[in-house]
Amino acid sequence: MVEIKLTNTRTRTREPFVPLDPQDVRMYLCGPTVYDRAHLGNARPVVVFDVLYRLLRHEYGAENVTYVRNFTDVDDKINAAALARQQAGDPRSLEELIRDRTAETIGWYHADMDALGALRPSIRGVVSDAAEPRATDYIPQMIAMIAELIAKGHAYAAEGHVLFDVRSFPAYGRLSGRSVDDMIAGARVEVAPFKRDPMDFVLWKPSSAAEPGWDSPWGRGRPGWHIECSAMSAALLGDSFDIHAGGIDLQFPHHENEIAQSCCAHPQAEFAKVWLHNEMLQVEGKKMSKSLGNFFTVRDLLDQGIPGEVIRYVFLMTHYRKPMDWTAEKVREAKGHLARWHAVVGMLADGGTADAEMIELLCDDLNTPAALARLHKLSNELTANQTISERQQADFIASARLLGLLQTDTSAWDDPIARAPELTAAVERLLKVWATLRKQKDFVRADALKSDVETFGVRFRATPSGTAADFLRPADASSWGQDNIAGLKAIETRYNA
RNA sequence: GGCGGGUUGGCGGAGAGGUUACGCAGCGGAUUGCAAAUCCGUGAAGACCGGUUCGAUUCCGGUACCCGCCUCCA
Repeated sequence: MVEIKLTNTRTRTREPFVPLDPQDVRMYLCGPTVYDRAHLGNARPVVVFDVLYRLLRHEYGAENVTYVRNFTDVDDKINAAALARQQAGDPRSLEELIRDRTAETIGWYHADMDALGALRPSIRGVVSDAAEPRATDYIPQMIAMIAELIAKGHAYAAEGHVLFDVRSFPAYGRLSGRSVDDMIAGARVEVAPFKRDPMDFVLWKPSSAAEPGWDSPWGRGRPGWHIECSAMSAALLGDSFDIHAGGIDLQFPHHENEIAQSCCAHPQAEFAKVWLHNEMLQVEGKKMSKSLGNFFTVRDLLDQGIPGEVIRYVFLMTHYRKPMDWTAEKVREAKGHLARWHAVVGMLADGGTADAEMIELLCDDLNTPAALARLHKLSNELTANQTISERQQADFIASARLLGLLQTDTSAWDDPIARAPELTAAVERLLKVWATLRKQKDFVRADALKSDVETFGVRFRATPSGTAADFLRPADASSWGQDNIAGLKAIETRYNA
């Protein structure tokens, strides 16, 4: 077995990965707050840590790896979304609206992450809802943990709130390399009068009648943001587990606070052994933000006809600990590479053996760009040979699948707009005309037809087996559709006449 | 103000103290009615200033610029 090395944020070094229990390797990834569609940035950790999950399953066996990813379904943004619906005239109760909203969002999330080829989390290889816990299903565990923190002198109740006492945990700030005093000095923290220290954070807060709430020893209320991950990871993975992952923006305060809660509640345990953080995503060199107008969701891209596999490839082009830039140029490149690989291996056969050299690259802190380069080399070797054996194809596929690529054939790439029956039919009829003209060696008219259809977004090409059409869609997909069909039909009548 | 990341050829993007990354684009060729696709071949680099070294793009120090976090955020 190849040794896996991972850069542990906690120690700031690349260290060999030694599981606590090789029979049950346990990993936790901070999942989404389910108030809206996942944006592209949400997808990066899912994809890069999906590669780690696949690698761990490959090395330790699928039934020996547990991967938990939570859904945060209690949050003020969710409340706001539900309230907005109620104010828009929805007759249902706020609680029903919240449940409805979170269930719907979880459905979207699954559909979108599935499209990116990410495996569902599992407990020892068994996929179930249990591996994707919802915060609201763990309220009793959170209350118990908070009570324990109070009993151990690490938390205190004040005015219906319960706060964590950061001064009671000397290691507070170690993960993110901050000291409590420094943070207060440069602070933009909101200081509630009942806090003992400005950096103290909320474990439990009171709910108004218009907010979701649960009964607790401190009154009706709801948990603070960080306690859910501490409670759920302990419940599902134990007080000590192997890997805790998430975006670098979660390092502080979220992960710092998780450590404080978990380590103080379970002082005999070490909580997460290895902390992994992916760097952030940018779009065309700039931070993705609504104000810059470059904000989009995974679904937006899929609807534009960018296959999930292509999105995944673009993510893997950049090492997870470096900022990743999403650009149209990368999409074009990724699509080209994948189309080529799909053509090289043809049918997607199972049963191959993944390339040892590629595995080594992945084991070196998930070096996915180098792994892709290795795949390019392998693919070049395959195409250099006149004949490619089924065995070679299967091996190549097995390698690609360790990265979550080549899992489905390119029929999944079909552009939703190009599938419109009217359009497909018109294109097919015109292709026949083109084929006939070429057969008759009437190249003048054939070329004219080709150039005509191109003005309406369809490119004809000859292939060894016949003819084919590609759909050239502009970046703004909304302008593509009826006009193109009308244009193609006009051409058709002209060439039939 | 505090903490952290980055700067590699036209572009994307890795590793390695001395030896080809890889891909895209470009260029030359094969193939093709023309294209497309495919195949073969090919030039090109490491922000700046110092230091260590026989030798640094790779290690150390400094400078500049870019980016992120410290508030909800992956």
